[in-house]
Amino acid sequence: MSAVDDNGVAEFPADLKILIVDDDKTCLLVLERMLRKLSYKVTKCQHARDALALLRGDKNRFDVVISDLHMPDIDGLKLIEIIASEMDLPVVMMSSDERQRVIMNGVIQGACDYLVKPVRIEAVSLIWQHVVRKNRRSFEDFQRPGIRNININVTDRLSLLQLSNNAAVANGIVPTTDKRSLQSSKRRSEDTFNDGESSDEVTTAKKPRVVWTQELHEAFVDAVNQLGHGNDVPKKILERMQAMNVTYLTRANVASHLQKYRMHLQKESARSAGNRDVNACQRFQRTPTSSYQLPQQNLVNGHVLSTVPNHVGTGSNIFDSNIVSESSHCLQTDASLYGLSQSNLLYQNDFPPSDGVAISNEENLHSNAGSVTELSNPFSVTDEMIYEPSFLQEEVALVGLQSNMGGYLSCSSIALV
DNA sequence: TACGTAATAT
DNA sequence: AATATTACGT
Repeated sequence: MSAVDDNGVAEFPADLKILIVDDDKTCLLVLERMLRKLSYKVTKCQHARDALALLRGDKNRFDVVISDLHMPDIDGLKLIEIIASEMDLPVVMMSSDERQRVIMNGVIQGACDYLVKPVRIEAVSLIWQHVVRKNRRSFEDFQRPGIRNININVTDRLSLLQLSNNAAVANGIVPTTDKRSLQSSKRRSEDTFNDGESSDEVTTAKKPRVVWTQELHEAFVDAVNQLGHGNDVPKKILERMQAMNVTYLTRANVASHLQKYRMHLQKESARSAGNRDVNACQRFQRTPTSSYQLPQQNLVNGHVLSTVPNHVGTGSNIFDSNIVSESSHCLQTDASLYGLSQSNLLYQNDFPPSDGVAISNEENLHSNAGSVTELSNPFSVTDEMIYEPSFLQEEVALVGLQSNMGGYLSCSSIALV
């Protein structure tokens, strides 16, 4: 996504005009900062009615609306309805409440004919973002002067911004954005929200956590065994595993796993000492036939960064069983399955391919949804859509940045990318 | 700096 | 429950 024009100036929607609506001032402020940091033109509203007034006042004044779902006067839903009926702007809904998201999706899909795309990106563990548009086509029409492409991710946006600024500097123009904001995108979201200017940063996406599948664990054990006793340190284990084509692990991953692995061995040997079962630890040797083939989603070039349901059955621990994973489909749509014990269901190997975007699993969609899950939940129907890579590229992509304001800032913030 | 370990966070 | 991260001593 390197749109550079003839003058060498990077093109990107620097002036995308965004109206943000939230009754919570803090949210507004955080959001505003983040968006500004990305060179968006931000207008904030604390009341939906004000937002409407602005929108009605000049239908071309804004390009996108980002709104909270829960608001005292007019709630987000109503706002969407009005906007969609009067001006057809893309509206992004923010909500942190899982239940509300489910309800909202149901309502919107039921009541209107809007295109609702739940976008969940791993960077945001708490937020669902709903990109709501009347229809897909109108989205394609969303090409306003100066807006070549609104589908860029944060990284791209930053690099484009950098390019743009460099070019501007080369042309003797003072960049509009503070250079500092482009650097140190390394730092964590530990940004305490004080009013110091130094505190706003562009948060980078969180890496998905490693899933130690049976196969991965076997590779790990092999590496440990290959290295002798005393040599089985994280770094060397990592090297061995990389030689086995496991490319995505970090040393910390290995170290963490090693720690748990050793604890387990200890427990195991303590137990077997009591039982005089000297061979107990042998069970960790992998069978001669097993291969190093790792599940595709664990490969870096497989691009899939999905995580795994956190409610996989109780009994099976990767350390103390050598059950062969009977891969069952992770996109179980049969709701009756959810309540049942499913210790034999292993989901790890069944995630549909995605496109470099870390996406949560279905379990998370339903977690905390309580009885609402029983509704015909469009999420289960939309799963294909969620996992369908193309849609992530074609619409406004969103990356949520979870604030660590804890409960206070429950709605968190999002950055338009 | 890498490591091990325990504690704690997510 | 599993994995990540941190703190701290070696």
